[in-house]
Amino acid sequence: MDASVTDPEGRLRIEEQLCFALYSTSRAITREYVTLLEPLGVTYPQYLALMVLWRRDGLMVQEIAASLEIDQATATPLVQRLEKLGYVHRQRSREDERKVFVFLTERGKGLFASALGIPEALGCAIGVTEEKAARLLAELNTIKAFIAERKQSEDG
Amino acid sequence: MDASVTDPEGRLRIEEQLCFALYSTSRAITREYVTLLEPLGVTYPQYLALMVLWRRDGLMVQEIAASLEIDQATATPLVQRLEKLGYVHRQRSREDERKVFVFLTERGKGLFASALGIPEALGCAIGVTEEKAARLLAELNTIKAFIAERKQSEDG
DNA sequence: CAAAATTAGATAGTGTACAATTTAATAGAG
DNA sequence: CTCTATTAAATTGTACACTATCTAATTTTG
Repeated sequence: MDASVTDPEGRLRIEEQLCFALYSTSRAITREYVTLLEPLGVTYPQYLALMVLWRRDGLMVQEIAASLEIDQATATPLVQRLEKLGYVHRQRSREDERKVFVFLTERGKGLFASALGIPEALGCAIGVTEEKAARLLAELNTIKAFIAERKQSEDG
Repeated sequence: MDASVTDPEGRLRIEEQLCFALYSTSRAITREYVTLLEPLGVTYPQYLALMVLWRRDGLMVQEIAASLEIDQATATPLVQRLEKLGYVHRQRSREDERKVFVFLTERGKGLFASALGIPEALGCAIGVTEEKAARLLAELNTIKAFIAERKQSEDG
């Protein structure tokens, strides 16, 4: 019953793995967003969807999913919750009734003003300067691009 | 019904935000793990829990949660699933019956050998050299430490 | 020692995530 | 024009993740 050790040399240390750092940091930041997004009454993924719609309204659910890099099966209920909150409304296309366009309501557009301060507030909350953020952003995008390219060459 | 634009200057661009890069990269990597973890039959968070137990067996649920930086209410069902898979068993402490110790089964210990190759395989899958990984790891840990410190000073 | 506070784990409810399946509509091939 | 393949969305099922709440056990305090 005593604590035996399968990995005495510590060949698999959770705290030394980049993936775990990414995974746990991402969640830590999402927790920081909770406070900042309270005034808007939305979650972090919902905030991301709004950000995309503020830039271009009337997107299909599929386009929102692609922008957020989430599955369409995740985007559908996410958009439905935004609709229930009164921030968007969904409108099925008349030309192609499979398509559902998502439009911001006036309330949804009105949230933009309150959201403008969030990036800076979050920068403070996580202690990252703009310069450092830009560098990290570039490195992460390199990783994502590598994964995407690799997937492409596997499929093709 | 036409696409009006609330954010014409692009003051909130999802693709320029570090947080989104972290969030989406983390998920992209978790997707890469699916293939690598298939032989073990576990998910990424379950693999993290195993990694912690291989280093030190007989941990409390709370200690596993702390190591994974997840909530205890998330750790309970995660450990229960590992138990259902036959990789761990739970044993309530006799001295303090609130505590539940989690022990690896022989099968759970046996997975270690198959797991040893995973970090390198994942390094290849995401195209990150060890040197770059170490640098990124340090930067992410700095962010986490900043958030934790800030939380401490708020509470205290 | 008894009441209050704390701690450990479990449970309920909401919201992602994603694979797999279903349904509906469109486009293409014969 | 019909059959087939493809596409878009919804649905189903499993697994996190976290807040809030609950129960039980222990520790602290008066």
